Amino acid sequence: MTPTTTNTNERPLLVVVLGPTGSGKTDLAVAIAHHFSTEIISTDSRQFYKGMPIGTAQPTAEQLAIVPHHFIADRLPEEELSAGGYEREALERLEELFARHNVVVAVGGSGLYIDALCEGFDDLPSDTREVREELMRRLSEEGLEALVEELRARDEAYWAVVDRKNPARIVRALEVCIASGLPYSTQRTAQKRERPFDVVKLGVLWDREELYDRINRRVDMMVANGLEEEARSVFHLRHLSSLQTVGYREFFDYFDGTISQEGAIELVKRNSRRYAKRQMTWFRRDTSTYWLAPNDTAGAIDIIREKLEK
RNA sequence: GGUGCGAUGGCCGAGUGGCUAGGCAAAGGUCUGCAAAACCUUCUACAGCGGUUCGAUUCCGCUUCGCACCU
Repeated sequence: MTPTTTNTNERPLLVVVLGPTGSGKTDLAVAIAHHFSTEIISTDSRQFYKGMPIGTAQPTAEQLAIVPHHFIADRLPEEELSAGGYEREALERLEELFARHNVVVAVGGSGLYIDALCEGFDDLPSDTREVREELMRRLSEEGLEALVEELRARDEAYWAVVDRKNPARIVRALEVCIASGLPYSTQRTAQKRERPFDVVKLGVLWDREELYDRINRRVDMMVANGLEEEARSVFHLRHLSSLQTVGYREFFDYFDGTISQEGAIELVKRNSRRYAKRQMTWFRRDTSTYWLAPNDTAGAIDIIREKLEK
């Protein structure tokens, strides 16, 4: 298909398609990308791993054949890609894509990764793996309180505002303090990074009940398509954060014998619903998002065209 | 027909003459490198009607419903 719109603006456009899990954003993104004869870059924190196509609902072979995709099943689960690493890699890839297209489509449900791509992070130490591991060890041995106290000593300003009950936040702050030798708070500017492209965000909005119903049915479909076998094939990788994923953890518990197979499936459904709810909480914050009815490809194309002509 | 036991929030479930058990589900929210992660908040119920009492979800009576047993 030929491009139906020319970009009169000198800046290229990144069309971000977002929405909760099971909202049909992949279909919409493929339709949009196909219409504009362009490519898709995934903003999903799990779909870039190999060996987990069913549970992470990666695009189908047909969809991949229609539109070239990036960051889909292109690395092993052992090669974990953090949001920061994703920001760097995805920006590089986008530069290549914008050399060939004036519109590129991004799709995915990971709010943090979308923000990393569109707004960027501050420059914080990147290789903190060892520091983190040490902190995790201390967390389990000394407890959260000890780490909170250390954070207070190293960065009282951040200590005053963090969620002190959340180990993940405490560990991350300490990790940055220790790795950089500077307080985390002085390095957090929360400033949006300048990007060489414009962004339009299109959200797929569902009625909650309907979405939950879709999610439940989609899980049944995944099970019918072999989710259990897929989970078994990555069972030995369960300790990796790439496998701390809805659809796998529940089956791991089933393999352990702590829950039944039926129970695992029910939990996959419930956890998928909760995930969708959290995604919506995240997405609602961005008031610049255009919310579309499900399957409203025409509406999406109209908005994009308007952006390009403006 | 009789006797006994029971009736607690969407569900499970403990308990008490005055002091919102708890769990699950759900809803709302937080979010700058594990994010499909991690974490926070909210949801004051005691079947109905009377009675006793300063005060009843808790005690008494009746009614309704459920379960069990007897005839």
